[in-house]
Amino acid sequence: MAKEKKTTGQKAGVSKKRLTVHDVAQHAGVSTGTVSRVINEVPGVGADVARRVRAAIDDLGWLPNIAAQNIRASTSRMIGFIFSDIRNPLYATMTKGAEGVFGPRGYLLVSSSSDGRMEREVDLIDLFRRRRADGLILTIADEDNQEVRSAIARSGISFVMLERALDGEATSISADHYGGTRQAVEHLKEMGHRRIAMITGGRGTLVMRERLRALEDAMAAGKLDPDPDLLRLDSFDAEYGYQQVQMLMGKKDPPTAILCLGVRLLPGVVSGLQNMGKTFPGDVSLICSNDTETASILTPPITAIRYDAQLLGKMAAAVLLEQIDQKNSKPEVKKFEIPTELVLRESVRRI
Amino acid sequence: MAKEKKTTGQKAGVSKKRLTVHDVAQHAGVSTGTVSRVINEVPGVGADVARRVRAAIDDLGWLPNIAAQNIRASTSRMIGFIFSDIRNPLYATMTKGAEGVFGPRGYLLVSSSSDGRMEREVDLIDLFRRRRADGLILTIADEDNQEVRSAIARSGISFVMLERALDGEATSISADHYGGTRQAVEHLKEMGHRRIAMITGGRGTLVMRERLRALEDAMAAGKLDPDPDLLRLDSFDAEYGYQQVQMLMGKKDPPTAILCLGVRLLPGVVSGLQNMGKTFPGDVSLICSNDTETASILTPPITAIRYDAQLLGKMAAAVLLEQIDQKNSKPEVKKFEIPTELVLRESVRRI
DNA sequence: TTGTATGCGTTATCAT
DNA sequence: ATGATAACGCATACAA
Repeated sequence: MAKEKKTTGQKAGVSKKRLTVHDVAQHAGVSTGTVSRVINEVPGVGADVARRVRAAIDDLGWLPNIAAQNIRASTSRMIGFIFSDIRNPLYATMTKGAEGVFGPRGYLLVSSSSDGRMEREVDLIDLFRRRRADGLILTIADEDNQEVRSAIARSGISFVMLERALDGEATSISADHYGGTRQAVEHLKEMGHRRIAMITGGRGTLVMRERLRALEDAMAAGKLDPDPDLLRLDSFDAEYGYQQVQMLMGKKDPPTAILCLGVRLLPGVVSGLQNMGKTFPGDVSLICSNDTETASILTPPITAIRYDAQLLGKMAAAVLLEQIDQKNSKPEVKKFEIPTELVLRESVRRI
Repeated sequence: MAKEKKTTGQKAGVSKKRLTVHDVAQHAGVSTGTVSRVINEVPGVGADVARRVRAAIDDLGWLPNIAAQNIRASTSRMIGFIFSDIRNPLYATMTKGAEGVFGPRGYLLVSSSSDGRMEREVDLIDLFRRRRADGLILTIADEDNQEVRSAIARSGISFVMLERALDGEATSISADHYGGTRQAVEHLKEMGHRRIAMITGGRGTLVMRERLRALEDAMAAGKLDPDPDLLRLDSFDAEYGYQQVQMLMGKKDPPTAILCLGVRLLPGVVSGLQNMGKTFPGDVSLICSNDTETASILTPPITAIRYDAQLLGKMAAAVLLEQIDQKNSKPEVKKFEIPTELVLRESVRRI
């Protein structure tokens, strides 16, 4: 059967046909191997031949098909970054930081939101496995979830945990939440506070564990007995902050200070306070984390635990890349921590 | 010549070797073609054979290599989304919306920040071309930049413009900024304002053109003569808002109302005002866009032009997908607009 | 119904 | 220094 090319009847010149090395080779009058050598700067190509090839490339406007390169190199030069929600400025900022180190090194960063749902995390990890991602940055919802952990394990992909930890099993990068929280509580104690509430989320994560440990240690150090009812640890949502702050302030023995730990929590807490006609620091002192523009322009501006989320992203990327480079040798488990800082503003008063 | 397989001498059982269809086929005792048919659900495969294959797949934990699939199908199932900065909640929200429609359809969304630099936009477009992206969502800095436009053209990739337009040359999706701005200005006029300033950025974009046109039309309709010195149109940065609002309020004839159009602008404008001891709406009325949680919890809360950024992302994705599906037929140019809404709060006073 | 062989766009090995 | 050719992992036209 005569094979007829189904031509689209286009004029000569620019055609819609995808171009390949072959087209370039033909145009330059060389072999495909030579074209490949030129673009990969393999030494030992004649100067004028190289010139001809480059001219042909410019002429046709060809760019090598990365998918084809990858299938040969059995790499994808792609990194997956999984977190709960890109709308959280913390993750957006980390993404930005990571992008800055991956891009120049030829890696494509793919960020994706799991909405904190572990089944979705598993799907995403599997997706990245099918796409043969070279590495993963993981900020998962629950470090102990077995489905997620086995998805990670079976993926066989190099990974680092960001703001999360897998015990001694994986390299992790995080802010010093223990130090940050501890410093905040010490500050509150110095200002005379005894009843300190904490609103936050992230059960099953390093971040919550460290924050809680810091609070407990600080209370113990001051010989204050902690009131478990002042701990509201179930969500990072604004709505949760809105509800819980009102429940806390509605108690017969309300807290005199609240740690509001989570970016999206703050608007909720503030409007909850507004809604019940409570003011800060008049009725209650407030410290939030992370520091945001919102925290700084509220009236009054809010004392905040600050850390550099962009640096976190950069470090995660750099560490992961290093790990990928040494994929053959043992996956040395390390732990990185960046410092936090207490930004004093006007939302804490001495009592 | 005897071909010797270079075996790595590993123990049986789990090896680090990447697995392929061949491994699965061998394990199931069938051919590679059959395995392929099973996973692609090609009809006409014996029920028990299919079962055997599936068992083998589960057994080995194999997932088809998407890169290899793509190189055959000459598709990547990847979409690029280019905008200025993922830290802008507007883009984060659009990304979230788009992700929601691409994911279920098997497309991978890759968002990337250009920092508003056109050379970077060109690089990103070329990058997506090398990666053989199937589609592009573009929110570029300047619609008229020739380098960017020719990068788009030579890419040959299907694309839509989001919050941007290319005259009649490309499909665009955007909010009704004319309507939104017009409504805001009419509201200010009703409240007795005559001197209305506008702080915003985005020269060379649909968004600024529409906002400016709305302001001019509204002023003309009210027989008010516009003061060009009340127009501060050079940046979306918080810092710019901080400076310009102080310059405006420092004039001998300051505006009585300011349109602050740009999410990051608002914190700058508010702290600029705070810095010079001016209050709103006492000293000046304020309307911002887009609506954010920040706008709603400031004291007093700020009247805002609101539109659904997530919907914008969803629509861009849906429209682009449709366009990709019909890539053969003509790239019909359409224009989509979603409504805006004026959220009345307490930052505008009658004068 | 299933197997075999070829091609997708590269790169690398082996000739020349 | 350059060309021919075999992989890479998969899907499909064709053969059986």
